[in-house]
Amino acid sequence: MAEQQVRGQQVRQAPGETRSARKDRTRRAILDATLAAAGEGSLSTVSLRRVAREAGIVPTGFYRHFSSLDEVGLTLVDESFASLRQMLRDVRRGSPDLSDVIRGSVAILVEHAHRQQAHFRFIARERVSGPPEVRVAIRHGLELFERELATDLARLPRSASWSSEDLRVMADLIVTVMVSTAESVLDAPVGRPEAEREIVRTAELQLRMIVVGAANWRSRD
Amino acid sequence: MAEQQVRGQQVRQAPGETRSARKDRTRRAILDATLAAAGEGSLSTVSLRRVAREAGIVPTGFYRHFSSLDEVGLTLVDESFASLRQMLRDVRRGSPDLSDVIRGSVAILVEHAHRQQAHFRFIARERVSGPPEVRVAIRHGLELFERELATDLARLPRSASWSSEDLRVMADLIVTVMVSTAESVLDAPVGRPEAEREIVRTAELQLRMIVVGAANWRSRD
DNA sequence: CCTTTCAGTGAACAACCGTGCACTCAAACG
DNA sequence: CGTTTGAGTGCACGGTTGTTCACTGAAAGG
Repeated sequence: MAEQQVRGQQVRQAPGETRSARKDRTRRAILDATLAAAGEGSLSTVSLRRVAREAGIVPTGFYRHFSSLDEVGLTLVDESFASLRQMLRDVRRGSPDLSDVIRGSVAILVEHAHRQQAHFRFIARERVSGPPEVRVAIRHGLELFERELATDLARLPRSASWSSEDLRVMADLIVTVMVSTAESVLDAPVGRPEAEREIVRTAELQLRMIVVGAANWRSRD
Repeated sequence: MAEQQVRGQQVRQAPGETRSARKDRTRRAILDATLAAAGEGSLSTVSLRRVAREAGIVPTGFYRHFSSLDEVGLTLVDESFASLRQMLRDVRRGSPDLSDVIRGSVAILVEHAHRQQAHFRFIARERVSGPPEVRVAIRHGLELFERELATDLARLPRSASWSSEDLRVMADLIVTVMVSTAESVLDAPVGRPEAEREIVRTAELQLRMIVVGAANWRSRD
């Protein structure tokens, strides 16, 4: 937070900065400004002019980096899922202990939701309300997730009695619960830790119910 | 300079129509136009002028009926939940047969999703992306739903081993699955009946897994 | 019958929007 | 070194937006 040439005039000069480094910096500023602007409203209510202003460039300068705001949106989707993949890696690193894997996974989900708030919100919102292209990209990302989770489930000891369809359906269900949990965390009241505790507890119970269901699956029909 | 009032657009005159009947008709036209306009984009991308144009009135005429588009949104939320309550009534009228209640409920959900497409889409979208007021209204409606479902579950024969928290959490989980299923149905490709069949099958299996989980709940810890 | 009411009108406004075009001027290049 | 490149500029354009205000004219009410 050293620089930032306050209002009116831009960071016109940064002495020893290479040309492409500056370009990257402006690109980043556009991405951040779009993410922030989408935070109040949605991607389709964001105006190019506002983004440009907040990024410290003139409106037409925007086109040196992206050809449309939708393109910025797609880039933000990529970034968000990169962070989600990191989360999955964290989950997998957790102890493969049977009962605590749920606690751990939910905790990691919640922590990431807080640390990547803007990106999580972006995904949650644009998943249903965004431009078609963006929606498709998000849906695709979630499907990849689901498939990864399904192969993880297949490695479980109890997986013998599960068909591949069972696996797909379970993974879908778990992802649905996780998405819903993340949404709840994101618009939980800020200054109320007990509200979040209840969301976490609910998610844990739900996942536990699903696990119980899965464990007793096919032993009955 | 005779009459230039031809405009071609709107039914300016309807001979034997009472004054308030006409007002209601215009109000309805505004609601429908808003619902339609929100269909491409979202409520916050809808412009008052477009709505007015499509409703056959001049922009300023809008204010005779609503003071803002958000107010129209709240009215649409009410309408949507009225239709959802009708759906719940249909579900309850179904056979209380244990295994087919799932099939029946999902079928009714899907049918309603098709018949009330615009309203369902509206709820699904504005639930996460709408103006704060609208989001709160939707969340409140879903909570009422959840509580009704919980009391229904409490009447089940197997409910002995479920705490009230268990009931709440189960109801929450089931509603989450239903919402997710409705969303899937809504943006399933139109001309592909087998895609919808798979969505239905997935939903049925998921609910069945939850039921199995619930049935074996608390018998283990 | 005359009077009141009020849904709908039409012009005007200031603010914002996306984008095309010709430009500058410093870093990168040969 | 001189030349080329390209990120960022400035202006101009036509368009849409929400909201104000004074208005009209027919149905409702006495």
